[in-house]
Amino acid sequence: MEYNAQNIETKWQKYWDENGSFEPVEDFSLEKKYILSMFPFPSGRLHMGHVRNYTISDAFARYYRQQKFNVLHPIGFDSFGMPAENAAIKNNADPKEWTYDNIDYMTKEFATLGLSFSKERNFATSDELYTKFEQGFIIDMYEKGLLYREKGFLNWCPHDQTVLANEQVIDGCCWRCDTPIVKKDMNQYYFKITQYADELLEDLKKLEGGWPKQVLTMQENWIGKSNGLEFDLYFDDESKAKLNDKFSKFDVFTTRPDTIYGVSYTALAPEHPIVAYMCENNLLDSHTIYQIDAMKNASSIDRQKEKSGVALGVNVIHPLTKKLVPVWVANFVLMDYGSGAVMAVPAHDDRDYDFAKKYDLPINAVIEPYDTDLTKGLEYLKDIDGNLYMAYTGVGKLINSAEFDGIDSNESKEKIIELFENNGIGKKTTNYKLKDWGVSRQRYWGAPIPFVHCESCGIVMEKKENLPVALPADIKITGEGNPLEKHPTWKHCSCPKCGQDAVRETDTMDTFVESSWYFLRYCASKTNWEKEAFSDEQIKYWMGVDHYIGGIEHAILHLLYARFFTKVFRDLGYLEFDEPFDKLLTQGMVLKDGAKMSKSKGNTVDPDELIAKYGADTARLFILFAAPPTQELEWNDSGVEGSYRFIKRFFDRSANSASVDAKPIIDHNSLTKDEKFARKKVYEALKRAEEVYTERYTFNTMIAGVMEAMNALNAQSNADVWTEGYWILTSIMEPVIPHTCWEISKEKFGLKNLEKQEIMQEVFVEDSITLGVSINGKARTEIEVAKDATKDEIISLAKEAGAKWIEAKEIVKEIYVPNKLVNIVIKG
RNA sequence: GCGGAUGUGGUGAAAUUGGUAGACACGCCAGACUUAGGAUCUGGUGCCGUAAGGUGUGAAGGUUCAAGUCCUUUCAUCCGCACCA
Repeated sequence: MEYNAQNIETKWQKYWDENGSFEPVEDFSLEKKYILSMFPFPSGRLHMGHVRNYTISDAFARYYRQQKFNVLHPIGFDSFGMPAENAAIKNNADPKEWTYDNIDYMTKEFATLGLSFSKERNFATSDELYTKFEQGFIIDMYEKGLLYREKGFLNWCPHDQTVLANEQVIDGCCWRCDTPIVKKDMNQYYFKITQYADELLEDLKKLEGGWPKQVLTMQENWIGKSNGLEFDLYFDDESKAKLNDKFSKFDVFTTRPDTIYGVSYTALAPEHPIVAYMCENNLLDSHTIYQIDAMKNASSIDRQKEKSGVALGVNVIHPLTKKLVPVWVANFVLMDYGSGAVMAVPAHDDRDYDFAKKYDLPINAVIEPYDTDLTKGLEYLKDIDGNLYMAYTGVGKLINSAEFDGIDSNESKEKIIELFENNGIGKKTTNYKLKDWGVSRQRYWGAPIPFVHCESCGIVMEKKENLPVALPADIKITGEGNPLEKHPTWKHCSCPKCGQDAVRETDTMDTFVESSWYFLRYCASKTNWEKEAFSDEQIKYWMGVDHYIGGIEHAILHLLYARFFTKVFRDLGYLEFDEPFDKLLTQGMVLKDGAKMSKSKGNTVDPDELIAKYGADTARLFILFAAPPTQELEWNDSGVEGSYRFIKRFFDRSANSASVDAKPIIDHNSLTKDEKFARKKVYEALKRAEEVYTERYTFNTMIAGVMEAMNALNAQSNADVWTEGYWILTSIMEPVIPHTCWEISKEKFGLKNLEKQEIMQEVFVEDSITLGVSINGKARTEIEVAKDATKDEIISLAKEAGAKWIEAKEIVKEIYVPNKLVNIVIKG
């Protein structure tokens, strides 16, 4: 019987399909595992990154099925989004057709890979049923005050013609098309994710151990919590008059209250309302206004190049010293963090320092470093003229700080905050970098926001019984403007509240909304699929996800949003837990010739071609064998060949196994050395497999273990040992190369071995042990000793074996590590 | 700049608590079978050396009977964030 990948694979794929082999059952008394891989965008074809992702989750799913768990291993498509629309523009096609054609094609690709997905629970997020439930949740969130509409300076991508969330702006450019973003003033809906900032941060602790450290750190940094002091700075009378008494103060936030006595100027963001007022009312000369405009209009990249600013000619009063402090506009002050205004302490902050140097502003030192080498305080930071040449940002002892002189700078923070609070001039505050999540997109191919604008009632929610608010089919996608806005009839409706003529919201939602709850939808079954998004019982049983597998690129966006939605759903009473994903496995990239596979580099490998040439099992084996899943995977064509050869050998040598319907019983003591060794290797492989699935996820070592066992089996000829070996090895390998293993298992064992295997401890018991012998820690030789040999016997044997190196030298120490080695320490 | 990770043969990588470094593969070399082989099988393969032996996990120190593994310093590469006050 020759190995023929195509025949075997199509045969079993058909069998699995016809038997519904991978459908979970709705019996909540069973032990469950929820294995999830991040669902794909239906871009057209699978790439190797997908194949890696789904091969990993499939291995988990198949393993746990063998262990008799009720396994949910679903797949679907994240099918809304701009690429569909862009493709439609390019090919003059319909985004819906394009999307669903791709889904059909990719679904076939999944099947040819032998992936054990549930079919019944498959869906695409662009399905109207999904939109219907999602819009229901959106209405609930609006009612809870978690969704609001506000005008703001937004990130606008001129290429995609839409706004983007902060998380979707990478280095000042659009995350999809790399076009530099510009700021645009427009209305937009926001999710109040900031309300959950602290919980999102705190609950990261619950994920420690289950999630990669790197992802936790990235989320922590993104949330960006910082504690400090917030206080008002008041204008002096002269400045107030200059401002037509429109403003008397502005507030600032600082994490360094310990440096408060070193404030020598303050700076406002160019977008700050006071600056805007001064520009609009000609309180500044035209050149100054021109400079401010230039700062505002600079791209975020240009703005970071060099610090620049301009004095406003007004002053505020220092809250403690009562001295006058000049107010500047500075391009490095960001309007959307804190209050868009800062106190500047050039002596102890790098940015403030650079700015002060450039504009020759005073630099007042108020912290003296503790460094013992520095007898002269800040002297080492000074040049010949006695001027500081860099800021000192470390800790130290306060100087020039009135009653706080001599106090440790860290300790003084609390004391100074207290002083502000006691005098009612400031308060302790926490700031976050995280901002509310803007979800409006001015595009067609997304879920409509189910709101109606009524002249008399304002924003009104669509009635739930009228959901979904579906997209119109008769649409022209031109790439210019919002197609929903331009549609002749779609937006016109009557107000759900008063019945008057009204207009629908034409913005659609960010597609990250759909992926924020899709894992909950999979919990629903046929019984209630149409009726509701999911039931309490179903969620309670299946969630949380036991293993979530996907790319690190979602470390912030998707994973943060999904965590947010989970907490919101909890507060809406839909579920009772805080975190959706118990264990997260982030797979590494697939590389070729040292670079990420990409069409532009021309270094891609097409999964379809690979499967056509070698079969899915070869692709799966290579992917799991070449590197541990979290590491980058370097593609290697001859490595693929090697995997193919192994499968062929594995298949051919199954001829050595008898056809049985139970594992043979073997009298271990009657076996030869080689036979015993082969059995040991087989059970070692089994042991390792258990560890791999539960702790280590290093499938490469599991497969290496099976290869070792194969090599050992091949070195002996006992038919029972072969049969037992295959009984176990096909079970271990089934999650990796399922088609081949089902074929062998069917032929030899009537599929009875594809289940949990018991480890026979007897094979690990040996009558003699091999020990290493080291002299002075250097491995020299080895000895074979009886398993019950005493320490003295062993050491004298070791000395005998190592006599050549010991010779006449003095033995200083003898170390015996049971089952490992003997180390003889000699002198001279 | 801040944060995280990774450095082991020609290559991908093993080494679970400090205990015989390089498992398992790829590649390469030799042999067998073959009309033929880019098939299959057998053996070899870190480096230097004919050998005995020496040497070896980015570099330099340290702890230890013993270090890829622990500690200190340092270099390189990759990733994430980046004027966040």
